[in-house]
Amino acid sequence: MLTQAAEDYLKSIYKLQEKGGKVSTGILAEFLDVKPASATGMIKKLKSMNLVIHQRYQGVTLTDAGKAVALEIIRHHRLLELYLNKALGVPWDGVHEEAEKLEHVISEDVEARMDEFLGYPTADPHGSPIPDKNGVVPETQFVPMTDLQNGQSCVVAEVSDNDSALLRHLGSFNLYPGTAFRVIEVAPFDGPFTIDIAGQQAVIGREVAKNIFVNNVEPIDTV
Amino acid sequence: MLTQAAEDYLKSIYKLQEKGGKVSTGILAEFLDVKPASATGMIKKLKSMNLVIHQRYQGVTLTDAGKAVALEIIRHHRLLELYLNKALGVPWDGVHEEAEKLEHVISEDVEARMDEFLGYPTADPHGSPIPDKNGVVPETQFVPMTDLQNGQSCVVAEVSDNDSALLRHLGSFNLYPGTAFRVIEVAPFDGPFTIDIAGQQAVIGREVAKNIFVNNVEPIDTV
DNA sequence: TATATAATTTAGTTATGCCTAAAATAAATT
DNA sequence: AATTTATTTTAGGCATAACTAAATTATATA
Repeated sequence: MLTQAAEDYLKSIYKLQEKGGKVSTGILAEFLDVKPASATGMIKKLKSMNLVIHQRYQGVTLTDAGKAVALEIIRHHRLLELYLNKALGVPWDGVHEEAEKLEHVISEDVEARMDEFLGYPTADPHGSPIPDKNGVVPETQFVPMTDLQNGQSCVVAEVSDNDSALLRHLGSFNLYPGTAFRVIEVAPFDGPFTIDIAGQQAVIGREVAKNIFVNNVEPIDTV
Repeated sequence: MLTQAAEDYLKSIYKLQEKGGKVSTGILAEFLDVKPASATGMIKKLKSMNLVIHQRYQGVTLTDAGKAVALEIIRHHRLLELYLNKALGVPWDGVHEEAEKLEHVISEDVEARMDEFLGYPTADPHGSPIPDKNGVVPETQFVPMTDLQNGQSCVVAEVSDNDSALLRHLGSFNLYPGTAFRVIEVAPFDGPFTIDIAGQQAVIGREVAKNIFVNNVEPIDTV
């Protein structure tokens, strides 16, 4: 049986290697808010369990076994987020924190029952894909909102789930996954986005926009 | 914040002091399957947090604060058992084990939402009373099945929840809380009970009967 | 290529938490 | 009063997981 800390390391390595292959000790340590030496220590432990591949000074990657564990935890987390929201009405800015504790504790049986209750969903309340029980992650091709230009319309696909204040802010504009909006203006010099959401205007700063990913992007004017 | 072990000690002290006032170190250690010295150590820690009252060689009792913690954990446990059973269909012989892990982890918010979903229930799937959010335990006056005599009819009120094999056995006779039955015969010399459950006969041994508590007991013949 | 800088690892330390065996002490029993 | 039983203290073990400081290795720069 793995400790909670070990599971968190595996989950983090998975997320980091998604965007950049091998994960350096420093990046991993920063992500987990520990010192690099601490990360080295856990990497050694995970390596001894054949959950990661590691060569000194060359970064870590997950083995198939390590990846399976990581995806299992991520699946727990995202199913829990959706379940808490749909079945118990926990608001979307609160599910992350709750799931963070529960993900390490629920049984495979409860996981399967939540999955069935939810109708075998493929995305959590923030739009993140839910791996299936075999660890297969639904394909997604989302575009960063910061890539949008004047006049383009699109649909919110995914938002970062780790900052509940940000989520409340987005909720106040109805910017949930599935919500359509159109870019009215992108202010120059990396300025904010003015957008139209079902007739309501909203101004979204760069830093906020970086946490929003969209799909179904359609140009309105040819730029 | 309390550790899981500390919470388990408080829960155990509560349960033991229900039937016998002060709890001796030895009884507590045996209940938790640790050595007496370990129990002494944890008692000292709990005492330093003003959660228990303890005089050397005289046993422990909970303070009001300690009792509040114990009841909170017990409330979590029993609400979870009922929730897992009703909302997710987890069979009654599996809910205890699952709740044992979750009880230490769920938030007050989730507790309240489960409570509301379940309609503010007063008993878990095994018939154990669920303390309300203020720590008030519903009154129960259950009779041990071993007190029954020939011809008496009654209704199952509560069964021990810590042995899932036993629960499956009881389930095979439909002996759930709420199920009525009548004693056909009590074999002499502390022998087994033959009972009638909705027309079906079943033989229940002494050791099993010790784990069953009933109410609505009505004599059929005057013995 | 030499040197400076950055990243990583090693080694040793600290802290927590919970456990145990053995010895000492207190209480109960004969 | 002596003995048995129960409890507590003492001293120490083990696991986890973090940290600092120093040494090592890799990479960038002059």
